[in-house]
Amino acid sequence: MGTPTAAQPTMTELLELLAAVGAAQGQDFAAAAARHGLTSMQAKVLAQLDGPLSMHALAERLACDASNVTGIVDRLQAHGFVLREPSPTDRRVKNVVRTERGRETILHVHQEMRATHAALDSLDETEQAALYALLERLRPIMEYPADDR
Amino acid sequence: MGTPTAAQPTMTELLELLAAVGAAQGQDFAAAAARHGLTSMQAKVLAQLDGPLSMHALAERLACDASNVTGIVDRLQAHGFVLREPSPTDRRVKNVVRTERGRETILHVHQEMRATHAALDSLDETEQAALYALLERLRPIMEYPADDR
DNA sequence: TATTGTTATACTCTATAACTATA
DNA sequence: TATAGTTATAGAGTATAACAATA
Repeated sequence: MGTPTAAQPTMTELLELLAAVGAAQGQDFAAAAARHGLTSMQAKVLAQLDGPLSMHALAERLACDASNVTGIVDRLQAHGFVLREPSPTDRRVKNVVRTERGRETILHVHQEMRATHAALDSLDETEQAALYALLERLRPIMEYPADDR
Repeated sequence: MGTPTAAQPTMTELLELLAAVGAAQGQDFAAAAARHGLTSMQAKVLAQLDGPLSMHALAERLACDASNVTGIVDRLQAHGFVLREPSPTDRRVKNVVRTERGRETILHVHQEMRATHAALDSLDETEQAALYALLERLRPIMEYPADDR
């Protein structure tokens, strides 16, 4: 056999490892956000705001109730990270947009995820491409866990 | 070239995909926990309790302050999922242990992570082994994001 | 002196329900 | 009638600081 064969992992082992890596990545993100005075949730909002999003669209992206978004955006706005703009086409809608400060801050947060960058940098290009291809297969299947809710 | 070559992903694309899969897995876990009346954090505690753990050891595993663990364990204990036992060797220490109900419940939660199971099941054995090997490489590097804290 | 667990405090995130203004 | 956003409420997680019991 050409390639050294690793022991076949059990489903449980795979689940645990995926959870461990996911948790570590989440902590890395939260720590980077905290250095900029942001909670994890506030930083996630900034990360979603590549373009303007209504409060409801934001709630959908964050997978939480719309009533929560009011408070989270309130706090971001109070510190100058985002603005609320009235929609020109629907007077009920408010579009949330990043300020320049918000844009720069979330960029720094992502850049400062040192543990995650170090881990991914430890893979060579072939391994990175393989990991990407595998995760890309999982994403569409995992993206809709919500039978109930 | 023998194998079809995927486009080389950028570091940003890899980061975003890893975050998306991690978030989806976390939501799948939280939804399964909620079906059993547990919050995500409470279920994480049950998952850690393969054996007895002191309150401080539990805090370390959960990457949160020890003062939080008091309340989380209080609520688990009030619903019969865990017990506090005095340590025989150090009278300051309380060891937290799962009850039979706690053991069965966290087992069900893990079994009911349908989206995650479906995603991993969609990979054949070779792909599962490859994913496991790659994640195993990342874990030790990501596990210690806490320069600061 | 240091450590373990708890309490008090203040803040954030969370869902639910009810409200308003628009559509 | 339905939708967008907000408010009020109650519960849960979070860190900080202070404390009693024990090491």
